[in-house]
Amino acid sequence: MSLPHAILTALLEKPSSGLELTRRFDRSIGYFWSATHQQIYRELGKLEGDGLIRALPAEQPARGQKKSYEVLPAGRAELARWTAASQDPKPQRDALLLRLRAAAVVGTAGLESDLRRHLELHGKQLAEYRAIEERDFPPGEDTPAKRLQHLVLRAGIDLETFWTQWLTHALAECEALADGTTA
Amino acid sequence: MSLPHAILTALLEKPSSGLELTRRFDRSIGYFWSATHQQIYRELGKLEGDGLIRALPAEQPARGQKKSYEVLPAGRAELARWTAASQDPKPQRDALLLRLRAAAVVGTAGLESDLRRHLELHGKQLAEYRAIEERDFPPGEDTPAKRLQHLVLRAGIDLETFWTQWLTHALAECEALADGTTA
DNA sequence: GACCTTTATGCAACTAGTTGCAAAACGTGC
DNA sequence: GCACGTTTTGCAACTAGTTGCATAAAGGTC
Repeated sequence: MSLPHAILTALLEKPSSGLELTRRFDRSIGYFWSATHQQIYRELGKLEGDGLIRALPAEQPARGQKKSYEVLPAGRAELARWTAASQDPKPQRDALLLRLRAAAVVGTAGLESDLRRHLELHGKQLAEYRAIEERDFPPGEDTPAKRLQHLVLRAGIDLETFWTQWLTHALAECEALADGTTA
Repeated sequence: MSLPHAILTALLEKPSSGLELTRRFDRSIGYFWSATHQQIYRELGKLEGDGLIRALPAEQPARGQKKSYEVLPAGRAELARWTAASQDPKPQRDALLLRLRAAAVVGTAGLESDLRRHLELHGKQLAEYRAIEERDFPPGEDTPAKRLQHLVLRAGIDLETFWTQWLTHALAECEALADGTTA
């Protein structure tokens, strides 16, 4: 139940239309809370109905017409409440680990190429994060907001680093097993 | 769409009833693919309907009566197919990172105590994983299946290690910011 | 043998997220 | 002025996961 709060955060950073939000979700916020445009439009409607955001007056509120939103004081209050509230971590779900566990029973045949693909994807993501870090977080400058944003980015970088290392290790293991089988 | 495959894996490791599966999901497999008993019962019904598993003959198939399942050849084949198939990683969703990003806009007030709680939870999980590693993976013994299972466990250990370190870092940052505010 | 708790199974309603498609306005070339 | 693609918004149907509750048998207890 965090999509509305992801949207509130994004709108506080900068008032936007549905499509602009979608684009921004594809970059920054979506890295750890992805959402499709349909989810976003639906949620914008709800948030407006609840009086947490409002559409900026833009003359013709017609379909296919750009409509920008800004956060109302009630929305900011709700976001602050949610941020401070205690929340249990969501139960984990990772299909790749599950597949490896299944492979322990039915064999690793065919798994390797997908491990390699995932390794490449995580490597790309890592490179992207590092580029963002260099661009947006030069040493020296640090407001409180910057420090927190950097902290979030570091989590992304460290997680991707973990995955690339782990996948490299997993690939080596699979190859060793496959060699043993065919030898 | 991986729950059926998680169940097939668990049943291949050992034929079980719905409740036994639920218990095992709370321990091993559930660490990276959690499921409630309702999900499991529903899925067992579907898998049986699809001819991938079958109920072991147990006389009275009444309600409130233990009913165990085993995997049929078609089920094993489906699991092997799924394991080898290429799959895109699921988009990430992490509420804690989102909250930190929100805190960059609305302030960190109240966040600290929950960070501390999460740190404690991850520490506990890490200790549990390490205990499993000591118990189930003594050095020396290694069949192919064991090596793969160990690899999965290592992922869990390294991830929890990452989170405890990152949370420690995040807490320090929050405290520094709070001190700066009140000073 | 009436009552309570535990074990085991399951239905139904709800919430969140995904997929596929459509429709209104706008721009551009002709 | 209209045919055609693009941008922007949105509905509807579907899939997956969660929550709350119901039911049946088994076993203890007084």
